[in-house]
Amino acid sequence: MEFKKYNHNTEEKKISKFWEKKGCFKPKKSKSKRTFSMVIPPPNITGRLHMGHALNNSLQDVLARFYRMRGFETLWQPGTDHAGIATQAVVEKNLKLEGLKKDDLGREKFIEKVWEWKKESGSIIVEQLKKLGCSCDWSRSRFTMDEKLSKAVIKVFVELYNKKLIYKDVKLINWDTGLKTAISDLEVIQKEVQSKLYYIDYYLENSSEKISIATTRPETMMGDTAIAVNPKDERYKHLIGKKVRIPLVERIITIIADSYADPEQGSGAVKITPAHDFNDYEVGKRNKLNVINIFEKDGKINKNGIKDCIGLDRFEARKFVVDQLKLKNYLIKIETIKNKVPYGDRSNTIIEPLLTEQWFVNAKSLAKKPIKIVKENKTSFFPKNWTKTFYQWMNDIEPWCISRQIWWGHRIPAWYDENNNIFVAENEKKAFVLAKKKHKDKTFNLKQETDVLDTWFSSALWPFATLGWPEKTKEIKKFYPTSVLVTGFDIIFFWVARMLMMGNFFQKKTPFKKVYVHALVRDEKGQKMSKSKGNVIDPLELINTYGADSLRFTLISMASPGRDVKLSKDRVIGNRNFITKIWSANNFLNLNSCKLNKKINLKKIKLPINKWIFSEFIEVQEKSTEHIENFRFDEASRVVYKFVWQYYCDWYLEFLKPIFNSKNKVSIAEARQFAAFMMSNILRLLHPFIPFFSETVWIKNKLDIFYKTSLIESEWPRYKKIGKFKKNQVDISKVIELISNIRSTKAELNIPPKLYCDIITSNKSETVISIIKNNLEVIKQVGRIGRLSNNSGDKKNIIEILVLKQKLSLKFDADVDLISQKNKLLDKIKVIGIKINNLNKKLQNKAYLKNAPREIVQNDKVLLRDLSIEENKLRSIVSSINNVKI
RNA sequence: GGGCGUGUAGUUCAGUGGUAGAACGCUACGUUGACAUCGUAGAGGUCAUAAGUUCAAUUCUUAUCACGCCCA
Repeated sequence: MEFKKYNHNTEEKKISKFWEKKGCFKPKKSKSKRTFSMVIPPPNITGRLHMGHALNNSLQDVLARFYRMRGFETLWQPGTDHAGIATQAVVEKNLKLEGLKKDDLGREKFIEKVWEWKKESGSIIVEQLKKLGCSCDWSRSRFTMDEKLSKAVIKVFVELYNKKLIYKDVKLINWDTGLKTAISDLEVIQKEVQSKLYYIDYYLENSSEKISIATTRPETMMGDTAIAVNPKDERYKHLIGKKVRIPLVERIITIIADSYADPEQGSGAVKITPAHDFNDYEVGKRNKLNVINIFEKDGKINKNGIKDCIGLDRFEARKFVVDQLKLKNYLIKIETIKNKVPYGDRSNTIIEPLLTEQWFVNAKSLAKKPIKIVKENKTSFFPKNWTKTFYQWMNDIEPWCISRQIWWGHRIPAWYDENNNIFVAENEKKAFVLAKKKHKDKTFNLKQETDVLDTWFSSALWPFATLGWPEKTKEIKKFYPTSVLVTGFDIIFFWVARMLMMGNFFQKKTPFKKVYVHALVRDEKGQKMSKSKGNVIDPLELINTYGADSLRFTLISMASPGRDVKLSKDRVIGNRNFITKIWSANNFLNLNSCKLNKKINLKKIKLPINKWIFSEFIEVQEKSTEHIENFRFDEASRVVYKFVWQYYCDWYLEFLKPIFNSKNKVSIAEARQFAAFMMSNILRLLHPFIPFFSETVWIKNKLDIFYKTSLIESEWPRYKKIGKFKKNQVDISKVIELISNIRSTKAELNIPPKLYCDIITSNKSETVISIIKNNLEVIKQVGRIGRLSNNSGDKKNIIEILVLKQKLSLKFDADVDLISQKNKLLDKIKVIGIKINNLNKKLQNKAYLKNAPREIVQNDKVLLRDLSIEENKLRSIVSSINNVKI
């Protein structure tokens, strides 16, 4: 009979609709009152599903479905992030196509445009997550720019400001000259590039004596305010305190002593430009140097530069300066070196350290509580070595620059009067009240701050803002702190650390009990996927070709802690094959009328194979439960995979065939029920990994009717071991060993596997005989055995084998290749001989006998005895072959 | 320079102080009434190197080498 193939495309769509329509993703009250909650790492609205998302969300979905099935009231809170800089860039680019700039529209109109764009394209990623099968409560989806979340942001800002944890300051920050905004130091990427190191002579004032310095950025000499040498550097000791003239610039500066100057580097003397280098800035502070900024905000030289450079771009200015230095003999040599240059993560332009006034959060102060929380294990990292990385960053944390000079984002709730007095309040009215208090009867005008907040500022509130804070909602009460946060390590600092700061400060409780940190998805060669390398594998393409379940299972089974996921298409194909295998096994059940239509009474189960498969299942159920609880998704999927393929399909279904072919109606009935029952349990265990497929088969088998529930809402298996079944479990495993042995023997004798053979028993092999007799039909059919007799008749074509430590004779109707058999046996004897030798040595070692645990020694003794017996029997088989005339 | 990690079968990876595992790939055979997106049987490893701890090390410690990531 031909069966329809499993069509993932149509089924996945159907099941998706079914779940959402039924409201399966919404938290369902549980009797046990246990809850499980997670917040999704909100993807950018500009984002499109990539492998990182696919991995991250597949893992979360495993947890959500697992705990839901175990009866926890489960909330997986979804939403998206407004991604200030990225989104603004996209909309600006679109405007450019219409020949417009954002300034042509003005702030309000532009923001309207962004909202329009968001409405059209901002939920693409959400649709993609649904395609992956994510069981988030989509009805609760939040967006960082939502009115409610914005309220939370404003409240947090005002409160932190009033507690002096937010302040304004003039500092050197990372400035993106392309985007014309401050960016976070975390968004600056240090790239190694080929650069030129220029050696330049600075002459002492009124002297022909000179000092050489080396720099990669000669143009910044316009902002030099000192030259530093190391106080211990004998070469320059006499020059400390002397004045030098900056070439071209002609300003007089002093040679200072500062340990920052490294005698080993370059000439040992360095120029100090406090306004344009983070290290120089510190030197400047220590030595009370002037700070001269030479750049405009677009990276062009300002009026502090030399006349001919004013208005030139920083790189044009460099060229000009170098040319002039050459011309006037100040430039003595140029070296090519490798050094690190800061680039903007988004804009890919070189970042300029620039002195500007910005808003800062006192991160140092907010970091104290999270450090304590992690030390006390109230929030714990898995794998736990991330804890160290976390401490390192938290202990060295710098003030967090939160203002951005863009339009799209949460506008800072600060108002200025004409004298630049600052009034921070939740809205203009309240700011006005504050200002009124200060100004009394005098008239004044207020203008709101034009800067917006760093996107991560609002993301930091995600675990409680999405649950309704600052309102006192029942969700906060029930689901905060969340159970676990699942995230990639690349945003531990961006996001995890900041959520811990804000959560602990505003809720007085840590936002999540556990943080599961997963790795990066790389290509099959271990390279990071990137568009420029062209090695990006599109998850959506894989979903369309092989199904979401295949992709999910692959990612999940490869998510070993502390290791990157190297993804290749072959893996996905392999797991698609696994799904097909189950499909075809289920077809076998249908073909044989295996339907579950009455409750299974485990105590009344008779068939040994049923007792066996059930006992094996219990072990898998326990292991996979434990593994998921411990975030060992790889192990969990592995044990289920193995059980389904190698136990259920390879053996159990084969064992069913003789029963179905028999006339024993009672056995057939039990086998049909039980096979279907085990399949239903397999589907449960598989559901968190391959939800679409498992639910499809669940419905196909009418289990939704039988159990009166969909699979997603059904119960996670938690059967108890049945002691009486143990004997059958052991027996069947022996049957398997026997059949495997017969098959191997056939292969070794070069006999076609489909040929039947007889088993000739002798009194010496009691155990084997009793197992054979108890499972005769199964062994006959699956092992291809003709007759069982104790009469060998003629001695032709009889071969002895060693199985279950006993000798057994097989009689064939075909010529057997005894030579090949003998060689195989001799190989085996050789291997056993080595083992015996090693064991003997070990057991003669007195220190071993004295120190090793008794069980281990006992084990070895038993092993040695068994191996010796085995060796003897194998030798006797060999000698009996030798006696046969060939 | 500091920190973290990795090195086990051809490949990708599990794992363990006491007989080395899986998947994929490979080889041979096979279309037997679920499945060729498959079955059966098999080959394949000095567990990076060296020293130490131990009765016993692939596993623990240290060093070295190689590779990767993060921070400066």
